[in-house]
Amino acid sequence: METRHAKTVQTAGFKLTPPRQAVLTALESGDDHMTPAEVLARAQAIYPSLGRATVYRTLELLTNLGIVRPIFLGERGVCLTLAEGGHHHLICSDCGAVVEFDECPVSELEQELAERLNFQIRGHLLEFYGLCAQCQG
Amino acid sequence: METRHAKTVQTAGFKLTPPRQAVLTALESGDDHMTPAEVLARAQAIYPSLGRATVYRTLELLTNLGIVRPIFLGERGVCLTLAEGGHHHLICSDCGAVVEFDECPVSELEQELAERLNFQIRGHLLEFYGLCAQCQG
DNA sequence: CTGATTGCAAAAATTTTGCAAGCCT
DNA sequence: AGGCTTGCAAAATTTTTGCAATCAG
Repeated sequence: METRHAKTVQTAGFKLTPPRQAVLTALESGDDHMTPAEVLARAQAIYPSLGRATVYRTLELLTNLGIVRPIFLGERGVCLTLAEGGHHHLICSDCGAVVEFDECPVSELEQELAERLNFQIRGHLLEFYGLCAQCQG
Repeated sequence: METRHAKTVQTAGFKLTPPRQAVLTALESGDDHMTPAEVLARAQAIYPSLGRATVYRTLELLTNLGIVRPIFLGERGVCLTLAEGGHHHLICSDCGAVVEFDECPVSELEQELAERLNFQIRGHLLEFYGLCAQCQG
């Protein structure tokens, strides 16, 4: 029943199948940073016969459609996140802690780059790396 | 001969061995976005007997020391980049093209976050996702 | 000297592929 | 009906681990 992104899949000419819906729902209901394995687990809770390979294939499809985006999140390795909008992390190089924040000074730059380079921008990721309070000194 | 980062390794109490120097040199001389396999190849050119496992172990060490940083770069998968400073990419969701840009409006935010959350920030990554000129439509 | 570090080879984990069967439109 | 999709199992990759030998400090 996920209208937003499901629509995008269909509009692009792909079939909206139960396995794909399950993956979409899993992504939309999760915490926004799921490893492929977590997506599989979550999606299997919705559609039990779902296979690993289908998850990878669907994630690739969704990535190409710009719905989802793989990022590398400290300690957890490759994770998937919804591509739309912004994602802001502060990551500790030492312990791998991830803190999210809201401020984001990039909208002007986004617009400028979009025009200058003729890119249609859909989302962004801003990450700072360093040492958290505990890991300093 | 690599003074900067080599020093950091030693200061942190780790031995500065030829394999580690080779990996560091490989990273410093590359194009700033190398997969582990590329790092291995480049470092082996410097120190032929270097083993795969040592590269992974060294990359982990350098990551924990905040010298290097793994990121996920469209199409190429996990890549390593020097953590210091900023990295700015515009990535096409469809074809995976990566364009770099220089403008960066985050220094103020960086300072503010550093103070507010007591983080010692060393570098950042700013990526925009979207469709490049060729892939639109 | 001596413990940290390495390379090798094997083990794990992750991701991709081939294909017949099944499902969506 | 027809072709895109799927799940399974196997292959290919990628990353991690165990250990004896070696090396940096």
